[in-house]
Amino acid sequence: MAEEFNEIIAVLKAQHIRPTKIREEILNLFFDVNHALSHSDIFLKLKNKFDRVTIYRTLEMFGNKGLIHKIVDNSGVTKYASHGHGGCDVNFKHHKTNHIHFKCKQCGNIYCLCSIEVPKVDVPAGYEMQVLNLSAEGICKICSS
Amino acid sequence: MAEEFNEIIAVLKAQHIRPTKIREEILNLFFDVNHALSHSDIFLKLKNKFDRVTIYRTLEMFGNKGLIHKIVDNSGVTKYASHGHGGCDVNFKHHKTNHIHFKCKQCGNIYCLCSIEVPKVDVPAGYEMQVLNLSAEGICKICSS
DNA sequence: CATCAATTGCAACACTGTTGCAAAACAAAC
DNA sequence: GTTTGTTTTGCAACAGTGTTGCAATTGATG
Ligand SMILES: [Mn+2]
Ligand SMILES: [Mn+2]
Ligand SMILES: [Zn+2]
Ligand SMILES: [Zn+2]
Repeated sequence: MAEEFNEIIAVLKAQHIRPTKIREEILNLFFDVNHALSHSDIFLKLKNKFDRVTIYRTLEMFGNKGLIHKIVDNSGVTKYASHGHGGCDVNFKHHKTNHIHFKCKQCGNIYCLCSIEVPKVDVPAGYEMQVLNLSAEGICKICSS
Repeated sequence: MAEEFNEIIAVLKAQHIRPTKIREEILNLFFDVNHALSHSDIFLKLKNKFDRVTIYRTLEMFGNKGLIHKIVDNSGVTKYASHGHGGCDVNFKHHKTNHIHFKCKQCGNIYCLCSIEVPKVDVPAGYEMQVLNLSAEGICKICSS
């Protein structure tokens, strides 16, 4: 619980989300870490307290309200990262624009690298590119030190 | 069946894969298209002829033998693309090196763009990048014409 | 043909994600 | 504070994907 109870509630209210127990606790989990969390991460950390369906619905809602974003890593695992606080490799309050995701091969964590630019890429004639997603793999700051 | 029966068998034998019925038919499907196929694509095209588990095992084996590679798109769907023949946007016989995948928002197909370079990206200090995966989204050559 | 190894199909299972519905919690009005 | 209507939650059920174990089949080899 690194964050103040009241700050969590304030963030929820700012997005017109009713601050219920499960919502406070899930948002608190995101604010406590600087990497992405999977549904099962969250389910385990809140062991037995809430139904898994409610967690799915909460995550979907947080996504719609812009509090978190969904990340599918290249092994197919879905995770979610907070937009505020610890979700980023630097202390940006928001990193809602397109950015690179870094997956550590050692600890498995996914970090949002919002401080580096997404490069431009030209696609072959005939293709019309709208979005470019980048994901890196390697060893994270913590595991390499 | 764009390809010769004998060519399929030759490719299988070259990788020391016994040319059984299901293997010939699956490899033939890959050689017939220039985009990636999902397990269920394959299962449906070979309707009722083979067990789904055998298809999974065949795909895994083709992957290990270097005939196809696995692609997880950013919505979490797993597909497989052939290394030879039509799997690529240009007629490379092999494109086993790292390359960009393009997903068409209209038809849903995934194409391997092996003719364009994967850019270099610098990650923040402390991170050690080993692989960089790129996936583009937009409108494919066919759907935009 | 007999033998042994590889391949296949089937049953069962785990995991992820979704939907419908009824109970509970909550906010607003009386 | 009680009634009323809306949101939220939990539960049951289900679909899709992928994996494993095992027995039956197929195929290669002598
Ligand atoms: Mn991110
Ligand atoms: Mn490819
Ligand atoms: Zn790590
Ligand atoms: Zn298309």
